[in-house]
Amino acid sequence: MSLPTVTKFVINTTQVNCFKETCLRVLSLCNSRALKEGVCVHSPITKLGLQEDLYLSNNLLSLYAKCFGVEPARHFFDEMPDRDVVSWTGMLSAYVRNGRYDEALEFFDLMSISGQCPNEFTLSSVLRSCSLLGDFDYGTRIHAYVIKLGFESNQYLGSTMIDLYAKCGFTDEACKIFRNMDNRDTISWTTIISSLVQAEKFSQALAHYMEMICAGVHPNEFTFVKLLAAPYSLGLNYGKLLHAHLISLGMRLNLVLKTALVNMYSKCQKMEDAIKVSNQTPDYDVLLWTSVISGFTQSLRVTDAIAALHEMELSGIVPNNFTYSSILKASSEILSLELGKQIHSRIIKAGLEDDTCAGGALVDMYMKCSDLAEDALGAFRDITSPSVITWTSLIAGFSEHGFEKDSFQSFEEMRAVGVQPNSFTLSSILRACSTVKSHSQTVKLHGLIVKTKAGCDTVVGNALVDAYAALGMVDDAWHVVTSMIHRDAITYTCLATRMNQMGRYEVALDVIVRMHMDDVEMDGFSMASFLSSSAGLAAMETGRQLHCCSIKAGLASGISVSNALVDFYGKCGCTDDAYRAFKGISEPDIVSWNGLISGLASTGHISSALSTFDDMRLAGFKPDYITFLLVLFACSHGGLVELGLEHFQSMREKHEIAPQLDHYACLVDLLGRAGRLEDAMEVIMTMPFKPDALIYKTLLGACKSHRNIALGEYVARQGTELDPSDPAFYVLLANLYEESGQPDLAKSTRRVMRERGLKKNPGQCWMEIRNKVHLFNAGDRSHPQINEIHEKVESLITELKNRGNLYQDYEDSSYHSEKLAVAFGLLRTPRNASIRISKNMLICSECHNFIMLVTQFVDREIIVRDGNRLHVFKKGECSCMVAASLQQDEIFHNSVCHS
DNA sequence: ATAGGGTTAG
Repeated sequence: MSLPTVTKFVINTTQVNCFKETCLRVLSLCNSRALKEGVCVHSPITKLGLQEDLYLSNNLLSLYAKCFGVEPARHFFDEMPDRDVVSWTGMLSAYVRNGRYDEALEFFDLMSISGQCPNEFTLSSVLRSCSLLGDFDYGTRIHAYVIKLGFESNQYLGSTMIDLYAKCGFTDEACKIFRNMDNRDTISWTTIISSLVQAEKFSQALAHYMEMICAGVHPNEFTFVKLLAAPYSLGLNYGKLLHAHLISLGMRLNLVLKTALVNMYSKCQKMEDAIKVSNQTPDYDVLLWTSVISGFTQSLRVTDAIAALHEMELSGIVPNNFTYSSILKASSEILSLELGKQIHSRIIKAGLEDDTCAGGALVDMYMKCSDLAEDALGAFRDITSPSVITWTSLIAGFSEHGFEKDSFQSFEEMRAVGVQPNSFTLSSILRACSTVKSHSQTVKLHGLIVKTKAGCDTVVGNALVDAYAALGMVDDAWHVVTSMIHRDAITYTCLATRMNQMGRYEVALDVIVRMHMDDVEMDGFSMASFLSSSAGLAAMETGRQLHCCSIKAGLASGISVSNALVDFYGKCGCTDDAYRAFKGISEPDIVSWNGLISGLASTGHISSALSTFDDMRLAGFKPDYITFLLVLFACSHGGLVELGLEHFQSMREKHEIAPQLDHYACLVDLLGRAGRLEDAMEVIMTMPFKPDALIYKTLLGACKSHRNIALGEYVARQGTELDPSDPAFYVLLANLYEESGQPDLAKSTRRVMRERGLKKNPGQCWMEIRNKVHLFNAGDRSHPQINEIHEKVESLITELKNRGNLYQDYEDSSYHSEKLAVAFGLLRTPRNASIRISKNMLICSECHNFIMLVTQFVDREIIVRDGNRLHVFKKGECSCMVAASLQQDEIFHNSVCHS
């Protein structure tokens, strides 16, 4: 229809009524195009003195609002000689349409003051503003107004109120309003379904959908668009069902619906189906393309994502900030700095570098792909007003790259420019606290979190728990845990993991009980942590029970649980179980292989460990930093000096792994054990690291074994200079003098140690007695189980003494039972060890196991009878699975020692 | 007057 022009009309007509009618027709047809053409109906109306006609003026008001915006409309409104509810409502909806919800509410206040009573249309606009502002207080007041004015059963208002309650987080109340509505149409059903999806109550949303169908209400495109977000968590089959249903209902596949379907399939990792849907109609826009690109990115199909971007541009659709951030995520995913830089230049060409979304993605990309913090900073500085998200990218990026200081500084800067941190920011900065173990920062952030009530967010609470636990402030960590509204598996995993790191395995296992009382189910990560606590304690029974739980809960097939199982059985000396756990992993990773090698090497299966290392390489795995520590350990303990040296050489030459200080410490151990003390010293002098106390202790231990006083004295001096508070140097040196026939020097060394206020660290050990793990400190005689253990170990000592097999280190000391347990633990390494008493057997986690101890006492080998089979154990080697199946008595009464 | 699609940070 073509527009009649007012000028033409004024010339041809004289009747006012007819003029008014035509004016209204013009107004109803007016849009911005018509205005551009110069149509102006305002002045003839004024000329004819018709401005007092309210009906005409209200239409004119809406014309101004639609075509010129809020300000001219408000000016017109203020000039109106008379106003009715339609005028007020027209102005109000102009504010709402332009997203100026605050002003809309102010305007409504003005209306109330003027004494004008609102109608259902007014209230609808006001409710919408409240809902979009999240102003729940104002909203409930309007709700009361709705009831007071008798509009409660108005279906338009009903839908708006459902939306209001749902957007403010009161889904249950929203449902109540919905249930109380007497005329529920497609829109109110769609609103409640959409609210439920928004609240991530997907199964409830689907249940409502089914109820809607049963009630005979027809869904439309709108209904499906929101509903299609549910299958992401409910499973692909629901998505397919919905898709089938919308086809059978003959739903028109418009762009919005098509985009929703594409998203559904791509979130379920079904990109082929997503593409099939998107090709069903020729319509494409930038939103659909962005969905396709982000789908490919999520499926890690970066090449396809780039191809899609290319195709999009060929078809003439211009990528926007969202599109660029999607494709940048693809470059971060494959860590391609080159691709990221290309996109960066495109963003600059498009003039989007100052955009919060595109710029933010750039910062994130540079943080992930580039080693230069300057790159990310440069992109950051281009952004005119960085949002809290952009700041968080920067802060998180800094802390991930080990620039914690910059992280803290950026955090301060962000606050200084008035950007408030949100839960994402706080959890990122707390991670930096955990890493650098900063007490002051943690406490400061804790204060901020309490003040801003950010601790309600579980992720923030978890990060705070982790930060305190990392500092070793276990009580404070627990305090935060109890103050949290909601705790999840991560909360407890953080605690357990940190306690494991501190070697407080028995405390870590107590977390299980707390977790259980809190009704929090274990996930794969927590299970792996608890298994690793059990491994640290060699708590067979607990570990086995956890293994059972993980099978029941369907967690055992997860890679972290499987790897933890390999490690657990390995550390307990159950080599065949470790091997079985390894075999059960469908796709073992480097951690699985390392776990198996470690289990074999630490139980003395040196040749098996080394052949597993070969198997690993044959399977196509590149050994890592840890693999080489294990291999060097194996060689060192197997006395395979030359092989160990070869492997050490190959690290850099064949595997491009630069040896770290740990590897040099292994090398020193390897040479030292073999008596090549001068070579070991040479390694310390020439290695590219500053020696630490541990490496000197290692060498001093070797000096002691080989009774080299001259070097031992030198090493002890170096070590005490480095760490004057470590008593180990005095203890080792004293033992060296003692064993070299210099008791006077030994005595004076011990005296110097005492004079300097140093005491030998009290040994600790754990014992699993009747499925409960007990912690003992050396000398602590107050433990309730002490007598039982005392008896067991005393009889063991007697047994060993009678056979003349007691290892000489312990022979002349009247070791008490718990001390002996500690001593067992200290046989191989000064680290804390655990001993398990099970079926009258003692099994030590650190010293391989009991059989290993026995073989230490004899010179060459022992033979053990297991039923009708004889097992030969050579010195330095043992077969733990056999040992575990034997009774202590059998070992002692049936073994024949050849000396 | 009421309901709908894409993006970046833990």
